[in-house]
Amino acid sequence: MYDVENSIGFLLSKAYQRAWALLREEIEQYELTPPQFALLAFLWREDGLTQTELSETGQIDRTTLGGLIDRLEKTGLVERRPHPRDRRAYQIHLTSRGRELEVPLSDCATRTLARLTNGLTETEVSELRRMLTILRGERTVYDFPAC
Amino acid sequence: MYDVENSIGFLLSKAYQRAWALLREEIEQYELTPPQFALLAFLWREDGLTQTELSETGQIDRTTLGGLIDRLEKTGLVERRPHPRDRRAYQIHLTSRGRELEVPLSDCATRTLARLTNGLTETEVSELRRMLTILRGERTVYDFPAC
DNA sequence: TCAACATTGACAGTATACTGACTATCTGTA
DNA sequence: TACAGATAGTCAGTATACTGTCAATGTTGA
Repeated sequence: MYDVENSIGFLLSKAYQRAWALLREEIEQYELTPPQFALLAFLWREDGLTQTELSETGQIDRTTLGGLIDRLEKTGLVERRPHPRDRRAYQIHLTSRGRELEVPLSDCATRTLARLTNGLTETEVSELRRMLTILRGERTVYDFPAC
Repeated sequence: MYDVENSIGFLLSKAYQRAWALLREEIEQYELTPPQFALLAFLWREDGLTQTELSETGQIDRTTLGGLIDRLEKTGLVERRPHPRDRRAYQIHLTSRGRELEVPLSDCATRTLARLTNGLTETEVSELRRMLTILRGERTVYDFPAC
């Protein structure tokens, strides 16, 4: 008989839901959701990419990303600027407020990780990270950087 | 600098998305989604629970579950029957077609697991299962069975 | 018995996530 | 240069997932 309860897929979905809920709790005061936080975190690393580029580096669906940016624009953390050489595209930039949040939000993420992995040792967390990276599969952008 | 790309939360979300996509591919022909499949799998184990009971054993949000059942009812795999002793509640039952799908759908799930964990050894998969179970956290239903 | 409280499921509203279609624009080639 | 095909971003539509609210019904205690 098939045992959903202990299937990797089911456990992944529940572990993910818990991770989401914990992070949501930590960043609630900033009126952000976990995916919005993740997008900000990519922007802290590199600013001014187009939506398509962001969608690739962040492994976020193009249409999903559009909505994320809409909402971050509305809350004033991000802005769309016209691309200087491509009238179809935008460059996505952090506002000063979006940049200021890097330190406090990173702290939230650190606390969340601690709470989430409370039952695991540091070695186990590294192992988990390694295995999840394998499960996650190829990220075509990085696998074929210059093709 | 905060490294989203290698954070457990981000990796969980991407691993989950890949698991979803792979399972979706396998069960597409049955016009099912992964959460619908998971609900069916719980029903194969035990039939006739109320929505609230199912929501607890399956760790599925009550309102989300309502929608899942709506759609499974529409595709004829499940039916709501009035509860004999509680006029507020329904008992959720598999139809014969819902029951017939146990074997073929279980095969789909087995194939999906194989594809998903292609890069891991069997020992690693067990380790992963154990760690995800810890991350997932308490399931109040099972932790406090009779309170 | 009856009033206070709890529970069941539905509904509205919001945010992801993804598909498929579409417009505007860009690029490469004849 | 002109055109065919590719690309950037949006929009409509569907399915989860969750919050808050509500009506109907149960349950419990005075």
